[in-house]
Amino acid sequence: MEVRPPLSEAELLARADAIAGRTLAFLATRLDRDVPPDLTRHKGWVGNLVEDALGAWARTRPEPDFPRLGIELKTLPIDAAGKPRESTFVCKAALADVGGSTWATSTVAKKLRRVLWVPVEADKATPLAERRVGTPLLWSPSADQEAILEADFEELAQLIEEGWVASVTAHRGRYLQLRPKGASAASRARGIDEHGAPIATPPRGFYLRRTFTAALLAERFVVARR
DNA sequence: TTTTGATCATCC
DNA sequence: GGATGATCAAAA
Repeated sequence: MEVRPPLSEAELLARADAIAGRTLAFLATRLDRDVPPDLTRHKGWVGNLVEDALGAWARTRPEPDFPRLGIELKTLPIDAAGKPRESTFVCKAALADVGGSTWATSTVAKKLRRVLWVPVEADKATPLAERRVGTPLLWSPSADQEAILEADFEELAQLIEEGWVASVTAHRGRYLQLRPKGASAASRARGIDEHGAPIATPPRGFYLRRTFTAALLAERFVVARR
């Protein structure tokens, strides 16, 4: 079965609500696909399953999953306490030709402008097939959140632009961090050194720390009480 | 236990 | 090779 793209935000949210509480086996059966024994060799399986269950557009393009709606879909693996188990990949970082990059025009800002977070149980003790989808959260950064994301981005982008990418570690950044994002440690991307000369360096990506995504989920309940 | 750095599948 | 989707696993 193939799910057609949702025509509106309301339709997308209705679908996300409809799969809340369902198991991954249920979604897989409906989409006529098998549940792998574990995620070791299928790390993107859950994300792809939820995308297809909600009718996300064709993948492999640097656009939001629902370009017409301007919404990015992210599954969030959560533990028994409902807290994220992992950080969240946002996008690749440009390491060359980065002159004049700004937060406002950055891919990071575009990706995070509007995100549909779909929590998915990820307790190791629960078989993949039995894990359930959680209550979705359509989110946009608050002014305070965006100010910090922007500061993180500007700091990291400036380091890249000035040629210090090779010495930037994942310790930098309050909400956003820069980490390797490649096929292996041997992967290389083009970057620039402190003299502006081309260098080959591991490709990097921007990630959201899990403390940040945990705060987003926690905030939902505060809002819901009002 | 948590976080950083490394890795896996698929598609074009 | 580089984009998408992420989680694994060694280190701290």
